[in-house]
Amino acid sequence: MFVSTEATILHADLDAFYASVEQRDDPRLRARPVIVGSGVVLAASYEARAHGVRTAMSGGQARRLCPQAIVVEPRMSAYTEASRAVFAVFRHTTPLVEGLSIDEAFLDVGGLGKSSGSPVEIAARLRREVAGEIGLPITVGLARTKFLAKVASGVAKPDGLLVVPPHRELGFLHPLPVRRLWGVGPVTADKLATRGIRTVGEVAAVPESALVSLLGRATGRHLYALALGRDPRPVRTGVRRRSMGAQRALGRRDRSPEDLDAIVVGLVDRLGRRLRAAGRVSRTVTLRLRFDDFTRATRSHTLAQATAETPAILTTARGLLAVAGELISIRGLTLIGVALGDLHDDGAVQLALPFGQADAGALDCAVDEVRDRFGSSAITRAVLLGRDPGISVPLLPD
DNA sequence: TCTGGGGTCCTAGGACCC
DNA sequence: TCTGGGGTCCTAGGACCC
Repeated sequence: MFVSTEATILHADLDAFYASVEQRDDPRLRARPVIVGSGVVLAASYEARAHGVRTAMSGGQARRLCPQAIVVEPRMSAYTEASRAVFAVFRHTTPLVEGLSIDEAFLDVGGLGKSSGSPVEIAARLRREVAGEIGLPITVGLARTKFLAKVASGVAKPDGLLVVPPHRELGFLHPLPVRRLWGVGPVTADKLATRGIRTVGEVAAVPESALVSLLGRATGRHLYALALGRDPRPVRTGVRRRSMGAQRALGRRDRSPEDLDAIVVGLVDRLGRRLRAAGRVSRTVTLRLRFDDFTRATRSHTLAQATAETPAILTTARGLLAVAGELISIRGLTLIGVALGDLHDDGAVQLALPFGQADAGALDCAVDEVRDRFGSSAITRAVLLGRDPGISVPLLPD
């Protein structure tokens, strides 16, 4: 395989995405600390982050840290629409776009030809276009590998552009704290710290075998390779999801078995619709539970034959709920979820879906259909058109 | 009053098979 | 018949990401 020796991979990452959309749409919020989500912080503007507010923090804690923050409820449809527009700019830049989430993607701009300009020029233009046409700040990292591009954008945030030239990779990487490595969370960072390893350079200086014995085979090898700047993974388009889940937090209130059953019925009903709309079938049903001490448990069952039929999935999920009954009775249950795994195509996939009466469920389905077939970058067109009653949504790409 | 909701990947052990 | 190696599948848990 051809291995690029040039920096042609962009990691483009919108800054404080939900909060930035709110600031864009309401001038009163600009330059002020904004928190999206009142129960749990879904996003915090950089002004709020300056006070220590972080994503996934409880709303109470966030308000204590930053009492002057303006708290707004999330507007998912606005974020979906903004994401759609940004991804359109991405795809206009290069066809090689790999979406990672609603607000970030890898772009490979190698081989675009001279008229597009150098990768640095392309990256700068991309930032200008997103800022000018969509009104959102976006940070771009540019490097020879996905991993380095991702690290670069993380370092360059917010509203930045950082290029890591191939001859400066290790000089850039090695002084960074290990926590900057994609895939190193609190647990792994702690384990490394017990060996006195705190920087990427210190990871690179340890024998790979030592990392493997400390962190496990895959993580050890992965981390060692990354610390040396090795990452051969190409930018891939059309990555398909491997599982599909729905869950619901229960709060602290006690629930009767009938309550739990009703919740599971609702979750399975939603999942079944999404699965069928995506033209896929699942073989493995997993029941997820979380308890008031934040411990988790799962119970799963694999069917002989994959299905997308709600009754079959529901029967399985109910069986798992019965199996888990003892766990539930002795601990306070705070979350229940159902996940469908081992997804496969369901032979006959429809090419178009009529959404004459678009409701929330139909939109859910449309999103999944497009994501599953054309990659996450194509998601939001169906959502947008689906919101307009009476329009059929063509799901074929342009 | 209600309060995170999605995902990916890896590991380990047991069952089972060749 | 016993032993052992090696592989796949399933289940449960865990780390991590946005």
